[in-house]
Amino acid sequence: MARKPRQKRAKETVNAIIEAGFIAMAEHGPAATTTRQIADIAGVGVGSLYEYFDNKEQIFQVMAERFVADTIALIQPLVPTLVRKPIRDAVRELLQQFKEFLQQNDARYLKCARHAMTLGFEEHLEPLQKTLQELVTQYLMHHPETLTIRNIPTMSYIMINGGIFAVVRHLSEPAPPIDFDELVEGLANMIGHYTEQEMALIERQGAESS
Amino acid sequence: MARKPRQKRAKETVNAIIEAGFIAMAEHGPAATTTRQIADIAGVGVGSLYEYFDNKEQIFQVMAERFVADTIALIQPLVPTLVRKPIRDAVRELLQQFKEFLQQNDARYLKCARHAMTLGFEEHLEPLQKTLQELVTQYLMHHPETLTIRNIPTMSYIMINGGIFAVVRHLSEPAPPIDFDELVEGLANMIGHYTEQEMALIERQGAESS
DNA sequence: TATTTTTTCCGAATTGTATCCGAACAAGCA
DNA sequence: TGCTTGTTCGGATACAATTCGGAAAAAATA
Repeated sequence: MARKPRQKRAKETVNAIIEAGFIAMAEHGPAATTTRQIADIAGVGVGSLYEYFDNKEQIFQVMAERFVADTIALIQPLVPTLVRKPIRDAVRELLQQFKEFLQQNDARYLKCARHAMTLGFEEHLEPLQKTLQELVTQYLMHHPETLTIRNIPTMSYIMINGGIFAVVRHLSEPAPPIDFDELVEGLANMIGHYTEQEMALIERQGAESS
Repeated sequence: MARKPRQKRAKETVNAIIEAGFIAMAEHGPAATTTRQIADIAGVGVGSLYEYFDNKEQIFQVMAERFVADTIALIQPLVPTLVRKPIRDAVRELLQQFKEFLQQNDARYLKCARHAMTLGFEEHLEPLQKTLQELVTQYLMHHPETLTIRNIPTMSYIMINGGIFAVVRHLSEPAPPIDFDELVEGLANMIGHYTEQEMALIERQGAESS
């Protein structure tokens, strides 16, 4: 950011630009959005973009940051509720909420997530991953019997990344081969089965050694 | 493609352009690759790009097609071997091969996969998905006891998409929280556990109803 | 309030990139 | 060889990104 907005008016301008970025991007895709489009939608002159952003790329960066921040803001308050539920219910709940979140405002965020890579999304993804890790940790602490599961970091890595992508990809597909609800159910089952299987294994081992 | 190359010389030109596309893209990322860069690397004039491609975008499209085709060419011959292995071994083998494939040629394909969305990769992904579905189907046929698993389409959707993404993301991360081998092991376990758990369930049901 | 200083906004001018096009060159063919 | 078709090229054109200098608005000062 070339300069920081000091006055309220300027902050509104910055905000309008970011909003306009989402709108333009949702409509034309990232490659085809021009600075003029963004400026027009935001109702500001083209020059104003460069008052607060070094270049077009940086507008996208900030958009990605905001998207991640909003996603985290969605998840954080759900944590206390989720950790008390059975694993399958927790997964279902989380994914349904995430779906609704992505589809707000004409699915603006969904379209953003589709082009996530373009936006250098990856660099900004870390906080979200951390939040989800935290959710997993909290969940495990509320269900002490699950703490015996092996390779928890690896498995949560897989579930988090695989889960995010499977959902985003599904919501992006024009004619998905399966329903969203089936997908959610599948993910819930996958995770549910895994934990159950692991716990059964542990129990068996415990029985052996006793 | 505006025109088809008829002479050998022209085919070489087209090929050089596509190769140059991969090199330029791996070096600068998709947003920052210019037509001049591609032309220079390919050793042709800028004008030549437009003899066989309608625009820069289409070069990327063709690159994506080639990437998918090459991936399929990697997987196809592995199928007969994979279907005879235990599920965990099959997953391990497939992923190790895929990793090596992505890291050929200075990890050119890996960098391509990172920016997959940008390239309109999704549209071209279908054949790959189909191939993997076919692999799953073949596998199931060679292990008839697994055919009783419920929701096979959903679960293979999740495993295929989640698996591809988890691997690509992992290989892209500068400092991944887990080893690649751990990731592979985790995926193998996830899939292994799931099938085992499902089969245990089925068996129990069978016992009940008899 | 009048004046000065700071912040914000703008859009024409500049710069760079994608794309087009017609001349020049090479290949196939009679 | 002369003719036709395919191929290559790089300057010309069009359009998008970015810059810049000054006008307008807001804040600070007196």
